[in-house]
Amino acid sequence: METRIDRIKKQLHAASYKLTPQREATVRILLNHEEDHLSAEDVYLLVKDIAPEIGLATVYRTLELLTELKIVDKINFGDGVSRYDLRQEGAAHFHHHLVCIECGAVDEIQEDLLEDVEAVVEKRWNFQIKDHRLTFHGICWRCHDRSSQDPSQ
Amino acid sequence: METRIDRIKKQLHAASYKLTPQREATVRILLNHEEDHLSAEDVYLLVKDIAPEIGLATVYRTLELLTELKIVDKINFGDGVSRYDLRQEGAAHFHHHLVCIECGAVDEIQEDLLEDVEAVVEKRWNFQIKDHRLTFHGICWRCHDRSSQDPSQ
DNA sequence: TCCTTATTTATAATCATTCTTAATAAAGAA
DNA sequence: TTCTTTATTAAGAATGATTATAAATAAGGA
Repeated sequence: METRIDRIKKQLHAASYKLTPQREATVRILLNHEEDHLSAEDVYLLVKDIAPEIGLATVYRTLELLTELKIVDKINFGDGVSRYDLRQEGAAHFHHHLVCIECGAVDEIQEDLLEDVEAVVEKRWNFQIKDHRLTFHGICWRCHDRSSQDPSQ
Repeated sequence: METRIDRIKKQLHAASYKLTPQREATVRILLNHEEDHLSAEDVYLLVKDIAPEIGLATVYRTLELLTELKIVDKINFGDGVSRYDLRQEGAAHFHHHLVCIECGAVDEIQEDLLEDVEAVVEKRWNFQIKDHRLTFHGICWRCHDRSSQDPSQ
């Protein structure tokens, strides 16, 4: 049976790149940490466990390559660090994020939600949308529950 | 008559900050370059024309202060540089952006457009939204016109 | 096998941003 | 006014993320 790794290998080959052991190790880490929004440094430290000889620059290069091929999404939450998410297979767009300004947690919204808005934008601004990035900042349900239980807040 | 600068001065005083000459010069540059999405370096170079003795660190500090007070919005389009926009007076949210992947132009959408989406998110994810950031990436009307007129594309 | 090209490692370099320290300016008290 | 305190600034050093460089290695094709 064809695995996700196999399909990524094909995508790389189609663009005449190889799935080297370092690249495969990096992809495996991303597969094991979906929804975790890892930074390059995070990925590097995790990859070192399964491929200790890898260099940080290689991780950066691999993440950049995967971003170009739209296998991963490079996101930025405003702290000077880029974060990397595997894009859902077949998804044409970035997914959305909920960033909690209390605890810093980042949750994901996989549903599109923007179809209607995009139709308006394409028509009214005559802009042909290829992708989008949408992040909400606010209070997550966990913090909300905590503060409603704790009268000191 | 009360000017925008006067109102910003009041906002600063209300938070016990002063509108120093350096800060005022920085604000004036932002007022003269609305919709331009200037980087800190851009602002610095422009401010130097009207206040040559200013330092880059002061510009950074001022932009950070104005961001905290929600007088300017700090935005990031994924090119390792933060950009700064004066927020429209009275606006509670970031405005949206259209980034052209052909020519790099950035246009603004001042309308909210997200009210319906936010209602869904607040309810379904039990997330109390305080702000949002929405950017569309695609082909702007200028590039679209260009390529339809130019058969070589 | 040789030859060519892609990739990696290790380290140096770069670039945006923040920090540090001493100097300066402003504001309030006496 | 003068003294005192605090806020702010300039200049440059430091930091931290990311990218470039150069030499070494690996892979693939002829």
